[in-house]
Amino acid sequence: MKLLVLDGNSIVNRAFYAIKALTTKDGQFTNAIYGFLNILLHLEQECSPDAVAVAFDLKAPTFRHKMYADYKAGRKGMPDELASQLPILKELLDALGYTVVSCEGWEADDILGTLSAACRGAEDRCFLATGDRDSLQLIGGNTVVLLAATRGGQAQTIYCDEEKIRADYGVEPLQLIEVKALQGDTSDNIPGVKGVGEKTALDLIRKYGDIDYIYTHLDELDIRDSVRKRLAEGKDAAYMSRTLGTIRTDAPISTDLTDYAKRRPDAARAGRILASLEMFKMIERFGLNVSEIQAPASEKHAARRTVRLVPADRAALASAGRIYLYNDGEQAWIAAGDTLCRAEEALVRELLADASVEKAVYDAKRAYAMMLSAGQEARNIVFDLSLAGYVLNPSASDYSTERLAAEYGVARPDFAGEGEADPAALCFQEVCAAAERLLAQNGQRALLDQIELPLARVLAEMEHDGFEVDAEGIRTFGEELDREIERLRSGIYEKVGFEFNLNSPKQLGEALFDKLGLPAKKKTKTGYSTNAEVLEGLAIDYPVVEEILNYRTLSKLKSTYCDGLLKVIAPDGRIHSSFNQTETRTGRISSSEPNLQNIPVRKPIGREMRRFFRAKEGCVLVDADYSQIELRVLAHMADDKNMIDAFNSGTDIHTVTASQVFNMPVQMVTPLMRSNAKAVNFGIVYGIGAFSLAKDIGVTRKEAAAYIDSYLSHYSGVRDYMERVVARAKEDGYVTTLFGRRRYLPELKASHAATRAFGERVARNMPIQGTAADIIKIAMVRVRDRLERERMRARLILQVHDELIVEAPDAEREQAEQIVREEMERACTMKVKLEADVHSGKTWYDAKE
DNA sequence: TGACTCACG
DNA sequence: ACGTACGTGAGTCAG
Repeated sequence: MKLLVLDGNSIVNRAFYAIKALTTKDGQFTNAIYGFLNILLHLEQECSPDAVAVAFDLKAPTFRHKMYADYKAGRKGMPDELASQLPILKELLDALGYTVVSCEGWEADDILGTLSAACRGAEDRCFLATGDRDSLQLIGGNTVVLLAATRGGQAQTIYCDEEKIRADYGVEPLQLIEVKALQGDTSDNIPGVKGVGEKTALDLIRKYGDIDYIYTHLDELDIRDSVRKRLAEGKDAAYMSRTLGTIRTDAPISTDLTDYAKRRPDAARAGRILASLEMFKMIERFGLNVSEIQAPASEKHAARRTVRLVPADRAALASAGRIYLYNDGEQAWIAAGDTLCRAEEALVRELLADASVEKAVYDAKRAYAMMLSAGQEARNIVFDLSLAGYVLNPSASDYSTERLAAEYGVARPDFAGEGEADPAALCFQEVCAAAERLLAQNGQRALLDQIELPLARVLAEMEHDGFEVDAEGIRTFGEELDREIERLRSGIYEKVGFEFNLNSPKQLGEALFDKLGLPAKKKTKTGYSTNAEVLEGLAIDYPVVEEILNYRTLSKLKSTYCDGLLKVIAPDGRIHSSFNQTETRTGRISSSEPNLQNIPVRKPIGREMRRFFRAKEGCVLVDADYSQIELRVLAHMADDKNMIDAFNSGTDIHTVTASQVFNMPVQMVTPLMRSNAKAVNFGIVYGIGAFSLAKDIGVTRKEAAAYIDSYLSHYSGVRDYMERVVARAKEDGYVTTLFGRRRYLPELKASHAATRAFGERVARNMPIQGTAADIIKIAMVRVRDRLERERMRARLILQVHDELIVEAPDAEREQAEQIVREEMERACTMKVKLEADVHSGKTWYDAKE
């Protein structure tokens, strides 16, 4: 029989400390459980055992465990975040069919020892999995140890048998007890012999075998007298240490290996626990049958449904009222009532084009895109499960139907028919129904129906239309950059005195701080920090650093923007970025492949890039950006009279803020004061701390604190609001935007103060950033619809968070400018007006200001 | 793959 | 004593 025995406490500790942060959206820590399960799966794969026992200490922290060193020293107990996971883990392991073993008064180690000794049959093999090197003494006979180790952040198991011990230590496994008797182990409270360390202890045992021999022949041993003296003085300690360090093999537990044979999992129970831990992938990885799991949860929905597989019938589907269209990328499935059918693309297109048929789909943007590329138009899409999942919780990383089904506790219906149905397709309809119930419960229907779903079409069109670029111009610019980069590079090498890889922060750090001896300021985990902030601090005293900064700027431009963009220009001469609608936790959209939301603008040389983004022949670009949308949203949400008045006065908000913070009339505000006030305004939106503000504007922390204080006493509505929003978040577990978008904040329940502080900053920031995101999404839909209504050829082609870009025929320029401005400003009526600055030009460069 | 750096709002 | 502003995506190095 092959037996795998895990030292539960040791492994769970490793997992807990190896995985930084993982919680459910309610704040229950799950990192240790998750890590444990990963290790368990990994171990099972490695040794395919017939029986598995997981040993736990009954009353946690006893003296032998290294990880509990803190506890023992009386500093602190096992962190609550870990303790709270143990009962859940044990329950889960039991449900998964593993035997959990504990024994009053005995340690997990002793259980390992006892079970190891129980493997004495010729066919028996015993694998001990632990992170603790103590267990190495148990190796031998049928037993090997799989030592959990962390190498460079990666979990690893090291296979340890007798040969490995001989090779590593030069002694037999059992002799490790003798070594420890001499050496001791501070973290385990094993004293050992004072003055004898690992090296001496190993040497002695290699030569003399055990402490009995050493002490019976102490006077004859060929050792230094100092060592002899220490040994003599430590004799009692050595014998006591040997006792303490010997793992026992006689714990009163069953030694009948068949008692540990793997049992069939209780899929319902295990699945429920895993789902409550939001570990949906684990359900699959443990081979649990999803429909079995959810059967009990779905009892309230009466009898289970049976779905029949039927041939696709256009007429029947068209009269079904609403159809559920699930497309996994290769195969399309259509569910209606209790039927499911496979569908060809032609039928899918026909149904999507049919305005009389209501469609619930998985990914509306993809449906719209598919139709656009076929020269058709999708109509009457009324629901999108991926968007629903995102609206319900934007912090998830996966919105697959399978995962949502598990999260919402949806049962998979029975299936009748030949062959197999895609499980996701089979339960798609029920998952949509569950999501709709949750949306209604949360008051989020409008957010989905009126913002996200209409936006999906707009994004599909933006992706389809793309943005024309001047490839030749980019190439030429890239070549110029290259020449300058080479010039800088050789200049830098010459001044530094040797060559190295300038692109490697590691090599650059070593060159500057080790070899040249520049004063290092900041360190990162892996070495010196060489970021722009650090380098700027050095540039004044060391001119070569200025050149390195220039080199950085130019090589970023060349590789990310010139080379990067040239790679993604489509045959139509345009760049078709992806706009991701379920990516950010605040409700913003993101852009990728390429990211068109971070094209340079702040530095003049980078801004040149924007000359290559141009309107097509006969068109112009209309660029409109919201003025201070986030601060306006804040003024509204906080209902801060002063800030509302400041906006309505028409004076520049940062100048007004400066006059408030520094207590003087606006006429006396200097540019520096304005710029500092601007930084405070930003800081407020981000959740502010005096330290960061001080760093940002180069004043002392105390001064920064005074600015913030002055700010909040003048904008007292903002102060009250910020306090309210955090208190409310702690109560509800989430924050919301004006339009009901939510973000759950499990961080607020963390015991780690820094994590909690982060949660509080997010609580202050997300409603602002998220509301601004909601507003521009509304504006996008309105702009797009108005352009269509007015039968214009102008098209929305890009969004950059608070900025919209429309490509319009020259003749439509003025009308387009007016439409974009009006629709952006009317997107939301608040206590302060929304204002958009609108410009146009042939290129993006010219259209901005 | 993770860390670092840097581009944007 | 620590760690230090919100939200993204991409290129590069190094293990």
